[in-house]
Amino acid sequence: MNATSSDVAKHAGVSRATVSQVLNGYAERFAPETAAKVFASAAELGYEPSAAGRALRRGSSDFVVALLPHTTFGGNLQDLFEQMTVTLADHGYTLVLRMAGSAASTLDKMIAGMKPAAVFSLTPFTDDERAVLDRRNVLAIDPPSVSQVDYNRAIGRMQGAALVEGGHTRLAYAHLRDERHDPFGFAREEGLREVAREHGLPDVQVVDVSIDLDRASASLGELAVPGVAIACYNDDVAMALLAAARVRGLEVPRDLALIGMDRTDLSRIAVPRLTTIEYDMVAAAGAGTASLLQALGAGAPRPTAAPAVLSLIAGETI
Amino acid sequence: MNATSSDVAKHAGVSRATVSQVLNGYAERFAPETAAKVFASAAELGYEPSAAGRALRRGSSDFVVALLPHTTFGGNLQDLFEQMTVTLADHGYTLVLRMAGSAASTLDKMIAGMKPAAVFSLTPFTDDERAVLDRRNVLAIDPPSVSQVDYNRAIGRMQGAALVEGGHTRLAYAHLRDERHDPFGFAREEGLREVAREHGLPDVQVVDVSIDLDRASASLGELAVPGVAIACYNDDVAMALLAAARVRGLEVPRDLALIGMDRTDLSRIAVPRLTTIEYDMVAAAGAGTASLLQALGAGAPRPTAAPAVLSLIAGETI
DNA sequence: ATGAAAGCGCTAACAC
DNA sequence: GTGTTAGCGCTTTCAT
Repeated sequence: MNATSSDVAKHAGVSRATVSQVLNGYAERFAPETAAKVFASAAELGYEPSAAGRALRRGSSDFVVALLPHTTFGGNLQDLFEQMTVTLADHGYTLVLRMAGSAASTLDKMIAGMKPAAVFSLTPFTDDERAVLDRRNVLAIDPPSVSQVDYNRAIGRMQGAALVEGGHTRLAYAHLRDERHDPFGFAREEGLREVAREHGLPDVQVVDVSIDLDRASASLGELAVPGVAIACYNDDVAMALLAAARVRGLEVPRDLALIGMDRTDLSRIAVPRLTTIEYDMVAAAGAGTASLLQALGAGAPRPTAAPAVLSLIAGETI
Repeated sequence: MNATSSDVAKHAGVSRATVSQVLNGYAERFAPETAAKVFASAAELGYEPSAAGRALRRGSSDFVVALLPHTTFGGNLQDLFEQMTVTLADHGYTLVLRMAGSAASTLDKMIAGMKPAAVFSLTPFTDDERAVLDRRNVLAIDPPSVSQVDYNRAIGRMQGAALVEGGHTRLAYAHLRDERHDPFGFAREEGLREVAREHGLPDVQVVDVSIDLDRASASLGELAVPGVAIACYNDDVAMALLAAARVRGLEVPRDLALIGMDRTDLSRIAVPRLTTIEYDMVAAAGAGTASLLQALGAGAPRPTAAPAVLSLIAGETI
């Protein structure tokens, strides 16, 4: 096992250069039967090119590094990265994941050492990260460079529109208290604010919510219930407020309207069923991957329109 | 930027061989002032050794691949991998993450191409994965090779013990219906069965539960309620059954006892508060990292005793 | 105490 | 059409 291109060359009775060319998409330069012999030998020997050898020669590797947001790592994100892994593999790239939180110095080491073809992030790079990436001269892709659409603002707007549509006029935004888990909140709050302004509604109230019954209940106490309509950072926040409302004897949506975000599995067991927004990770990953590939010089041209990745999931909490 | 060892050598006025030796822990072979010059030059130029060059020379890279289980472990997962990233970096290894689900063929490609120092998984390797790893001759570390303790069986036993302790005699095990998300269920069910046997209780009933109110309610209908005590695959399953019980007008724990697993954030907003089991990821990561390092020939000897990573979280559902 | 030389596996330019 | 050659950056004998 672990055949090299020399082994393949020997087995096929050709030179290493020929093996390399054939296996790298220039098969048509050769006699069909030569190419066939090469393919057959490679398959028979289980040959896979050495990433190290190739990287050394080409100056950069086939690795694409994705920085994982320091946010709850649920099933959705997993699906997203899984799809990216597969799509990138189709184009010869290998996706590896990396915790974004880990110190910038170790990021630097990794970048410098592994010379990835690109570094990708779902959230904007921090200044430290950006500095490292620039210094090491790596293709860096983050949301601002992928799309002009600010999805987080759009999410806030969509939540606001749904609440207004339901006849509510006093809007509030509920952040997740632990900021580490809420990298998107402020843009969403801003989207909600915009909707309030556009409809001439009073300014939105803001609360921080912990995923804890007592503390969520206390947060509810900060708002002027009944009569408030809350756009939540995610479904966990919404579920916490829903439970708190029940404990406080408030009826949803009569006394308190709620809209979540993410359509988590657990939001399906809420009583009453949670109104929420679904983010189509697969579509988003497709768009992200597409612009990544394009930036890498592979793949199709960038789609002109941003894909529709947000959809409202009807429930009974508005 | 992106200096090579030649650059450092030139800058320090020594040979590349000297740079390599000094920077790889053999500084004391040289005159102190020579070593100092090398260190200074390396730092000044921001030199980081090329992973490709090193891997090519050494035959295997400094990468350690961690396979991510396709399961939602709550936010703890991140803390775990972040800690592993840092600890391994201290020993010169670079941790990269990889979705376990992605087809075995792309795993093979990655392993063959990147020649990682080790592949690590929190869940036992599948037969496919094991085959790939063996064939490519890679150091493979999974829980069975880390510890003789079967944590999943231990979890089932712990759940059973808690239910028996609470005076319940008719035990049941609730799997998550989507098998893709339930890689550990059967070992846990087996642990529960053992407890039932040891206490002379009737055999445990088994149900599959979906995270969906109606379907969870139907699952409840399959069990002989009231009077059953259910060990759940995870807190999500427990929360679904809790909501279903409420809809059906069953009182917990009088008509139905429940114990979850994972202590997710959301289990803290259950009413009544969910009794569950917490898995100490950080301790587990510490143990895993230790044995990984030992297997790699670095690091301290393997701790003799398995760390205590499971603890019962009191609630009101038993 | 330090340097010269060889070679890991690969691919691109060029020769034939 | 196919092979020869050179060299990517590194580490490791082996000389000196």
